[in-house]
Amino acid sequence: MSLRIATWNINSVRQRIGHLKDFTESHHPDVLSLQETKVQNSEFPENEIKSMGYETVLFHGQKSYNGVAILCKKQVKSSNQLIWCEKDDCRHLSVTLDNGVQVHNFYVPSGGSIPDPEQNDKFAHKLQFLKEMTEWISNPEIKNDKIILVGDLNVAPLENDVWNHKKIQKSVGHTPLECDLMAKMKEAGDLTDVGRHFVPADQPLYSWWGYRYKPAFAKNYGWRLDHILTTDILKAALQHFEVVKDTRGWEKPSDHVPNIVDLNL
DNA sequence: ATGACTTGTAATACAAGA
Repeated sequence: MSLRIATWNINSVRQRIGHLKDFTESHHPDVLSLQETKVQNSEFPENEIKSMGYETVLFHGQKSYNGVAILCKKQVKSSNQLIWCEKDDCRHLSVTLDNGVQVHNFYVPSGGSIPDPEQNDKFAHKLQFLKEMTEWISNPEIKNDKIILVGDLNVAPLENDVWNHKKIQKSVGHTPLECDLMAKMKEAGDLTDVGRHFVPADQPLYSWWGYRYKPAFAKNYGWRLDHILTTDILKAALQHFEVVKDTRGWEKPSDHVPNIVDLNL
């Protein structure tokens, strides 16, 4: 039984509803996790998405910022939202599928611009969030669960996850401190980095190209901020991985592009 | 020179992204 899971920071689900339709029609994910939906639940375009063939449409959003959603072609067993850093700021949503697979969708705080937790509360929040994720995935009770952790983790952990490692090391998202926390999280959960399972670490792999510097995409000045990680029990089921870079070239694109994994269960 | 943009909110800037 093949299962296609995708994750996409869509940067406003309402602005990108047409892109969402185009992407789902061309790539037909069974489960699609979205981040930065930027809409409160009462305004979420639920019916429009259901008409795209998603029977289960779950969302956890707030006004203006953040917000996550999970779209599933079929019904699911259950869903859940967890609180991180004692704030319910709509950064996590999970589903348990009928086959027992759990998809956990995260939007990790970006962390502001100054990479110093003393000077920058947003960076402190990001570090704390990553630490809490590590504690959560370390729980021995979930060690043998079939977990797919996806989302915009806002960290590009490896040298070839950014277009210029030396230059970017001092920037939030690629500091040694953040890269180390990501490595610890992977180790703690015995997680497989699906992107790097399929694309060797000596090759560049990106999922985000900034808006501010216009030629960033053309010059391939990218970062890999979006991730798919699985617990070890799912490693043998991994079949295919893909970054849908095309979407960054669409009209009025999100600055992030979708990541896709296929599993054979 | 990752700046120079984009979004949502609310009222012509501002906060936030990363």
